[in-house]
Order: sequence, then C-alpha cells, then structure tokens
Amino acid sequence: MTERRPKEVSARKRVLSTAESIIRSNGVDALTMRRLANEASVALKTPYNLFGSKTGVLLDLLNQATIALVENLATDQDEPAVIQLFKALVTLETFYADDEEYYRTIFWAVMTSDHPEERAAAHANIVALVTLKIKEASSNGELKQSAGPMELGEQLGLNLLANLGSWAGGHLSIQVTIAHTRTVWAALLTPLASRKLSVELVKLITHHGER
Amino acid sequence: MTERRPKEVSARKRVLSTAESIIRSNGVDALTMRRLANEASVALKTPYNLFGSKTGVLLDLLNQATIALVENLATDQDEPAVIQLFKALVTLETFYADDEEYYRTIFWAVMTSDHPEERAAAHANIVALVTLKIKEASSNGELKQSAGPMELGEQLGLNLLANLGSWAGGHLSIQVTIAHTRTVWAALLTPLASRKLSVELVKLITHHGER
DNA sequence: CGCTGAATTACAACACGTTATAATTAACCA
DNA sequence: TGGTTAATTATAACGTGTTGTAATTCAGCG
Repeated sequence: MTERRPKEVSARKRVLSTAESIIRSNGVDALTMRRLANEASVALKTPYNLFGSKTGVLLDLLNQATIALVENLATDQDEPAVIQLFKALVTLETFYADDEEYYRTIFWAVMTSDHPEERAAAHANIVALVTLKIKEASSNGELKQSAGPMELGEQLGLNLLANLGSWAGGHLSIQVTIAHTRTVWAALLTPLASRKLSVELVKLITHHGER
Repeated sequence: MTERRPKEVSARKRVLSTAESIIRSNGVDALTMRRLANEASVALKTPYNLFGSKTGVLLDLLNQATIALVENLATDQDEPAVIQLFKALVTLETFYADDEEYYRTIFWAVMTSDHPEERAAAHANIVALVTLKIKEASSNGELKQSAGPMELGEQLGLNLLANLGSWAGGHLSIQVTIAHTRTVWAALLTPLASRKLSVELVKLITHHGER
C-alpha cells in the first residue's frame, strides 16, 4: 500500500524534460517512445507506467504550460469581469506567442489524440472558466437582463476553443487567432453590455477595421 | 503514355465503397488498410497506388460528400447574398444531420491527418466561397462602406471552419454547432448591414435567447 | 496472334505505439 | 542486516501504416 516515490519522481521528471527537449530540437515527429526511453535512460515501458500513453506524456507537458499560463492570469478584481476576460485573452496571446511552435505542437498533439477523454477535460475547463466570469459580470450588472449567462459563457468559451483548435492545426498566427476571438467576443457582448461597459468595448471592436 | 482505365476504375470504386461500408458498419477504427484491401479484393498496395495514403482514401470520401453538399446549395440568386449565406448554413446543417456520425468521422479523419496540405485545401476553399458572397453583398449595397469584404469574409469563413472542427472532434451536435455559427455571423454582420437587411438579420439573431 | 509496358499482385520488411512476460532492482520494514 | 514487495528492466511480440521488390497480369498495338 505504501507508495515509493524517489526514483519514480526523478524518472518522471527525466521523461518529461527529455520529451520537451526532443520536441523543441527535432519536432514532435521525432518524439518516438523508443527514443524517449533511450534518451531518458528508462525502459520502454516506464513512460507507459508513469503516463499511460504517449498522449499522456504530451498532456502532461500541456498541463505544465497551462499551469504556468494560469499563474500569469492574475486579474485585477476591481475591474469589470468582462474586461478581465478580454485582458485574459491578451495574456494568453503573449504567453503562447513567446514559444508559439512548441505550444502549437503539444496543443495539436493532445487535441488530435484518439482518446477523447483528455480533450473533453480541457474543453470543459475553459468553458467553465469563461462562464464563471460571465456569471460574475451578470450579477455585477455589467450585462443586460436579457443575457443568459450560461449560454453566453458557453458561446464565448466554445468560440475561443474552436479558434485555438484552428490555430493549433493550421497556419494562422496566435495573434490573428486571438484577434478573431476578440472581435467575435466584442460583437456578441456589445449588444448585451450596460452603457458603462459599452464605452470600453467599442474600443476593442474597432480593432477590426485595421490590419 | 496511354492510360489504362477499366480495371483501375472499378478497383477505385470498389475500394471507396468498401471503405465507406466498413466505416458505416464498424467505425473508422475498424478501417485498416489490410482489411480494406481484403474486402475490396485488391492487393494491399493498390489503395496506395490509387489514393496515396489512408488519408487519401478518406479525403476522397469527404470530397464525394462535399460535392453532394454543394449540389444541394442551389441558391436563389434574387435574394440578398447575405441571406443566401445564412440559408447555406441551413443546407449544410440538414445535409450533415442526415448522416451525422459518418460525416463527422471522415471530417475528423482528414482534419487530423499528418499531411497538412489536404487540410489547407479545404480550408482555403470555404474561406474563398464565403468571401465571394460577402464581396457580392458589399457591391450590392447590402453592407455599409465601412465593412472590409476581405477581412469580413475571412472572419466568417474561419469561424465556420473552426466550429466545424469542434463539431468533428467532439460531442456537440451539428445543430448546436451551426446555431453558434449563425449567432456569431449575425452578431458580426448586424452592425454592418444596411437598414433593409437588418430587419431580416434581427430575426436570426433572436434565436440566441431561446433553447 | 504475340509483344510491350504499365498496373497489379504477393511477399517481405520497416518503424511505430502498445502490451505481455519474466527477471531484476531497490525502497521499505522488521 | 535481510526479507518483502512494488517498480523497473530487458526482451519479445502484436497490429498498424507504409514502402520496396520481384513476379504476374492485362489492355493496347503491331
């Protein structure tokens, strides 16, 4: 019943950092389980014990990145919740832009894995997060009564997710991707925003004309 | 230089219909190249000669479906181009809904293939199609001058694509997916629409409150 | 009819993700 | 210190997509 950790932990770290460095230097196609095991100095089976599958390894890398991203999200609680959402979009953009190819790669790898459970988790998380903020905005009087916070939050969250999916799979930069998301969010929220909020949203939506 | 067709054509048809029936009866996971070759009474190498890869086979199935879909798109040229776009959304929805699991499967298979060229093609196609209609709308006076047809068309097309990607990979129905697309399209177009068009768009956007 | 050349075939093989098996290692506890 | 037990190891194997090779088939042409 007692769990043994020391060796497993170090092997775990070694596998993860080896995976990351292989991806960084040679791309995700170069990441084979045999090479990973060799370079991490573990048996082929060990990554399977620790992470369950190749996707499990990549998911762990993605989770690491997501944790680091969420730490950067420290929001100013005094600001309107809707504005916090838009600022989070900026944070996300600059975070991913900092190492775009790497994040794109692991995002795509997890997204296209056969085991759909992992996709569903990340999916539900982000929608819940956005919905939470929208509810907050709603109870703060930032939005008109006619706005259904659940549907609105789901709509915004799913839009972000869908766009990130396109980003991961394709040839759009994270900047363009987030710009599209911002435009759609602004277009959806503007008709529902209270007067005060509208002023700030108009600034955001006018970005569309440029570029 | 002369091309021999008879045998190749029949083999081609046999491979495609066999692939389709395997997917329909046992899912895409059951579609292995060896099984496909066996049931199509063809050597393992033949599908590679004809389609290049497994993804090539699936892409051909998707193209078949797309051709059938486009035939259903026969639009009423007298209507405003923007309204034609929204009606095309309805056509797409009912077409996919008719056999949702099958279309979802092949869509996903092509979308997540390693060879990205195939993705890029479908990608460019749909964006071009939407952009064309938006340009038409613009020169018909359906949209205000401030609307940039290129960016707007790209934005709408990419949104549709991103949402279809989510649909293919996930657990959202095609109805919900298209509803989201319709809402976003309406939200983006409404501020840019001429007075006459606005009236019709308002009807569409009010779908959002329900369900 | 027989020839030619391209398509198709049968067969083997490769690298991949993954799993099974049995032997080995090493942390924990008495 | 030595025994117990779980993790790790080495090794082999399976099914997969894909490719190479050499033999075979077959439409078109003289």
